[in-house]
Amino acid sequence: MNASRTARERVRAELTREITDVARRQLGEVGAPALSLRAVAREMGMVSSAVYRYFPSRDDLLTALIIDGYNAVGVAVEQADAACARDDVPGRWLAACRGIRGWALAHPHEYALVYGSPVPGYRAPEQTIEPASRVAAVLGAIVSDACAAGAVDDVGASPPASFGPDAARLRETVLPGVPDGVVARSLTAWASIVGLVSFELFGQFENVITDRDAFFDHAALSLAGLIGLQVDPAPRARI
Amino acid sequence: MNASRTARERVRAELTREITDVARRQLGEVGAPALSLRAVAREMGMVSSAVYRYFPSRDDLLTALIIDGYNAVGVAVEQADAACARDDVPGRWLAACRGIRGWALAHPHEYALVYGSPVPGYRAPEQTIEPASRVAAVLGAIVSDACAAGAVDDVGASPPASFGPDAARLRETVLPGVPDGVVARSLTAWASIVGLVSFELFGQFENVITDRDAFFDHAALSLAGLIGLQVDPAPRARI
DNA sequence: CCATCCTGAGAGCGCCGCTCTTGTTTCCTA
DNA sequence: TAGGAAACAAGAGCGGCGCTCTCAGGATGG
Repeated sequence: MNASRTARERVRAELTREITDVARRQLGEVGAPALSLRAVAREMGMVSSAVYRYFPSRDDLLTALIIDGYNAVGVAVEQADAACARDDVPGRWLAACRGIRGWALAHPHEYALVYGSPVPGYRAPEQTIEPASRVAAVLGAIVSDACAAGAVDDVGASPPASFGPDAARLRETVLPGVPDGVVARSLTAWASIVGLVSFELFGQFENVITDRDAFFDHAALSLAGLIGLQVDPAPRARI
Repeated sequence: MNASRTARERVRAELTREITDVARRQLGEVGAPALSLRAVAREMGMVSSAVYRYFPSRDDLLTALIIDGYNAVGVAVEQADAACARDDVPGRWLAACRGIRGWALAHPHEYALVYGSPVPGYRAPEQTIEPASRVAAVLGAIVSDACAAGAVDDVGASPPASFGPDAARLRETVLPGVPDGVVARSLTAWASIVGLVSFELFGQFENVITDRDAFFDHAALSLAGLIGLQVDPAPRARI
């Protein structure tokens, strides 16, 4: 019968979820490299070999946590964006950037797992790329909406010709209706935002920046200007 | 006698250096988290406990490698900058950025150790902050020289007031004569460059950007424009 | 009701970081 | 120059790790 078969599969799914929950908690405490499959098993009252019935290796458990992390930060950014008026482009951009940073500060170890150096020899499997694009999708939608509203200045040098196919591909998914130059600068800004958060989280801004909340907002808006989003009529002065 | 005392200390220094050399080689092969003090000792024909005479813990060995990494990337960037004409600000900026990226691509594991997620529970000791500033010093000198030559546009929103003391402190070291707004945008660009390299190295640009050499150059010049470095008379078009 | 599969438990392998003890060599000094 | 202190390499060992294999018992499904 299908129901009985589902019965076993249900308890299996539940146990799988419980393992990832415990692992995520321990990840938040000790960090990814110190995450121990044995410790997870211990906390669950299992023997370590039993866990291997659910995750064939420690890396597979980490993969599950990475997917969770991408989804979590994706949800955070989506909610931050959704709380803004649709036509408030700078507000949406700032909210999304703050969403990334806020989630990162709240879950530093998960952030490091997702956006930090990949675990040794670990290669991101196929399943991670779809949740990984959630954040990019939100940022892309903001830029796309801004372009549609005519609120983007396409300034700056043109991207290299070799970027054309990449831009075309991105236009089909996350950045519809966005010209090549803005696509290139959006990718740059995206990497920049993550770079800023990483710098802050990994200690590069120690003894450099005091009020990091305010600085991040300023930097995020600067990067909005880099893309060409019309954020404020900036006074232009030559020194 | 001093010479004889130096004799022992010399062999000690030499052995210490040899350990870090072997460790750096193994780091390049297996990555930081898999770096094993025992394996280093094995390759040197020592027993593992002997290595502890030279490095009190595995973390201390990693610290030495981190310092080496900061110095190595610092040297790379310094040389890249030195090869340019002093008054070619955009050329120097691009060369320095390429220097970072080139070193990172050549030594991915060292880069990950230096700019990636910090090792679990590891806290950067005092000795790392001075070599860590070498790269920033080069980028800062380029911006400073550009400011002195009047080749910087101080455009964009003003940084928050709380950033004033930070900017003043940076003006005393790496960014003399640079106004607050340019200081803030320089920091942003610095983090952005590292973010771009990290994205590329850690796989976020997989299946997104094809010609990464060309894209990076374009992004680096975009970020030069963000700072205000006069890189090219960009045509301005509204879409 | 019985054969099949799934499951958890246990033992065990080889690795790890790190500590402690034991002889031995080197160095400084009285 | 002789003796004590310091540095040294080596070995054994502790607990923990990822992972494998075997085995007994219970749920599943014909």
